[in-house]
Amino acid sequence: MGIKERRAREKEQLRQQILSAARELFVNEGYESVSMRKIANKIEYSPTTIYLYFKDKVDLLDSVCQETLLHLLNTLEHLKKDKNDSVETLRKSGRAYVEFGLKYPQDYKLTFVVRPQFQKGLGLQEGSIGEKVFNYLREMVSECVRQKIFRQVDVETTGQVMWSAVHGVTLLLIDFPDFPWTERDKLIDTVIETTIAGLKA
Amino acid sequence: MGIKERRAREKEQLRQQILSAARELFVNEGYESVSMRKIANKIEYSPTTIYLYFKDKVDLLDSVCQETLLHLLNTLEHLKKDKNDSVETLRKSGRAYVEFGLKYPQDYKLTFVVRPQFQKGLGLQEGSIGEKVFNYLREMVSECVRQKIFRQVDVETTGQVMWSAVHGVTLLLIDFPDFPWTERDKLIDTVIETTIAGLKA
DNA sequence: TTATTTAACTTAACACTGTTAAGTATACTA
DNA sequence: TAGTATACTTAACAGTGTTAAGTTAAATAA
Repeated sequence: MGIKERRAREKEQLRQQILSAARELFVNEGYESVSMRKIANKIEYSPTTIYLYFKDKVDLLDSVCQETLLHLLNTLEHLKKDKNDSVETLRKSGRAYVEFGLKYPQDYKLTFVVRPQFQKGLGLQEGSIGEKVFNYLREMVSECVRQKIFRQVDVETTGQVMWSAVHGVTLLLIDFPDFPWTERDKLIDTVIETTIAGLKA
Repeated sequence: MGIKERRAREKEQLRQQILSAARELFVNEGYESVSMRKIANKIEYSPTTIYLYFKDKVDLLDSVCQETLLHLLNTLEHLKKDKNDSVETLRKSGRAYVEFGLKYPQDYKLTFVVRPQFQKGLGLQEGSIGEKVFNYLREMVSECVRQKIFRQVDVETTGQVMWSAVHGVTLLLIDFPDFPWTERDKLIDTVIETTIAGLKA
């Protein structure tokens, strides 16, 4: 009964082909500028074939973003953590988050800016990968609170403050590349350092 | 020679009519979902008339955003400032910024998220209103630095850190309304307070 | 082996999009 | 009164997301 499995494997392969064609086009030309026909051309199938694998264009965007979130989550989880210095670990995590956004700016925007516009409200539901990304950040923060390094006791709020800071600086740097920013690394470090110092104080 | 002036006035009136029809539709239905024909229908002119007043759809978006920035700038500049307490003034400014974003979430996103996607790089050039908004923030920060309340000497970086914080929390609250946020006012206050405390430390 | 069902994919079409070139009608100028 | 400039419209182009119907090839059943 290997035939069915081969067929399933082939189906999964085409799904992946569509997905990576879509990602490449979305990233290079922008979600709105990419048509289903363009994606279809790239993979050399008719446009309607895509609808056999994805409900519609938004579903395609959604799947691309899921991959991005997984990639981000993996990047964060593979960080070398310093058990004895929870603040240093948080610092590294914040840096890694921003750097991920700047390394894949269009993927980051697709996930955290474009998608929310089309999937109102959805995106960070319970059990979702997006939620896991935040959970990671919260755990890093939580350890600092547990060790009584941070004054603030409310872990939720503290995590959300940290997220605001890194999300904010990431998006500003991506969206306004011509603004006379301070040197990048300095700005990012200052944002993270300021937030951490503020939480200690 | 009052005829020419009347005609100019009428032209300006129609321009404003187009602009406010566009804003209303953009805000309620999203930039992408609004067609030139929809706008034209609303003002009861043919679609092509719009092109006599605006170069294209992006130009229309641009003009809508200019108005938003002016509105934001006015809001900030009309704040009651406490000459003797520059930190309190900065606090109020940060709060006002976020509250503006949450009061007009779609206008804020149009200006700070959608527009940069279509006007790559442009948006904060010298002399622009966007630049003036940041200049305002910087001045508030600058006063704190001048009075040696903030440790950090670099006014540019300090201003950008503040902007990152307020921009970040504003966008997160708008884009992920279903996320289990801490109570709104508390989160906003904590973001601003943390940033200020971090800059003092 | 042959007939039938199922799966994968395509063709053609619908109602819509931003934008432009050409046309019209009105108001102003000479 | 004739000519010109201004304001606006009509018609069209090439493209959009999406669906219903049609086709072809492979798997199953007789």
